Amino acid sequence: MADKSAHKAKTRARILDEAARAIRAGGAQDISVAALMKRAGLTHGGFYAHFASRDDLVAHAVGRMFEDSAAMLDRNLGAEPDGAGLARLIEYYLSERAFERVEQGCPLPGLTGEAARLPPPARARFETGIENFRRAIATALTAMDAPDADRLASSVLAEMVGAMALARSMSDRAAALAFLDSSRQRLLDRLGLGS
Amino acid sequence: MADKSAHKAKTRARILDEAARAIRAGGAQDISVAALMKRAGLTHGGFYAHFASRDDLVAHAVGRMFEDSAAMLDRNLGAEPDGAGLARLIEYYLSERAFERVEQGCPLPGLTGEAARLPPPARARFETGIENFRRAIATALTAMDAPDADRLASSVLAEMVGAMALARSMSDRAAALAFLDSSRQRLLDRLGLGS
DNA sequence: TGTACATCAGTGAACGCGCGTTCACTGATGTAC
DNA sequence: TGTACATCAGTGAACGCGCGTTCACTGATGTAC
Repeated sequence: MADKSAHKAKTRARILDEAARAIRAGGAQDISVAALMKRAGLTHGGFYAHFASRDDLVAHAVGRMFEDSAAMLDRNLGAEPDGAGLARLIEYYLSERAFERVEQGCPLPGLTGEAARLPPPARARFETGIENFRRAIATALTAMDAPDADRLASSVLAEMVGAMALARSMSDRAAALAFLDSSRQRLLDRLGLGS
Repeated sequence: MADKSAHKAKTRARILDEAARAIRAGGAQDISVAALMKRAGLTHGGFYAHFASRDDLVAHAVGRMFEDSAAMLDRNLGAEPDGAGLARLIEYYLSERAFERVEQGCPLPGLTGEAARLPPPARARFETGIENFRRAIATALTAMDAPDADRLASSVLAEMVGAMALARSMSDRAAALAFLDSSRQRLLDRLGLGS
């Protein structure tokens, strides 16, 4: 029994992994139950032993993506104190590596456009994700004694997400990377974190 | 004959209008030929007298949206010289009015996420649209004698688009407007255009 | 001016397809005695 | 320890539905004589 339910939990996690991957790559509207189950090595009928519906899966997958994001924030902001952590976050977020890792990175650049049309439970998780991200930046800014940290955090988040979203929509790779670089430079500069 | 082809052009424009509206509201993937034709007061079969395929329509609709955007840029940047025009653009772009007009506004905040998956002709128009927008800002910045105008323009565009994209994904209207306000303020401030 | 004909924008039924979901089932695994 | 039974994760056929696209057609309009 213990083995059986552990096995089931693993299968569920595998489906969720594939879903998060597929949603980051192609949006929540584009995933199909059958394609997902096939990628997880199963047939589509078994899906409903794990999730109540497609919408239920989307909600859990969005939640999972933001757990990954929270870990990414911790890894960067927590590694060094105050400004150094924030600089590290900005540099990572707008890096070539992050640009390439569409399937594993932050869901904000790819999903803002369809956020308003997400099934309600998924949308709620999305909003929590945005707020956590904004708050993490605000905390770092407060620790740096930046004035008006809360509003500044919004502005910084907007530029980070906007830069990645626009860069990812360009087919000319060099132009995309230059675009990221401009924002990286300007952000570090305006926060007094320039090298 | 002249009357007939004028009538056809009008019908085509009506379909294109509805398509642009629907794509801005719900993304390019979400539009359906049948729903669109119904909204244009026609039956779905007639669609192929006007467009070669759904993809062809999407490409033309995206092109149309960026024509609207170009007009919006002209209206704001052209109205006043240099910095005043740019301030006007930023204030308009991040205004409550622009926030509400999802179906008529700039396609960038809503479409960046699916840009990479757009049918190639549509994507090409999308990229031209980004580049025109960026260049318009760069020109204004150059006229203001801002250093490194090209890179700064990228950064400004990223923050504008990111702020609107994130604001539109929030269900709490007050939070969304506050978010826009933060970026509006910070942008004017960092460009030396603060009131 | 009046009539016969050609054009063609728009109609609506039909197509094949992939979707989300349901359901009767199978067969491996874990439990009871 | 060995056997009979219960559980339940996963299977695969089937469903109703909306999609993009095709096509034979209709009927209003513009042209030729």
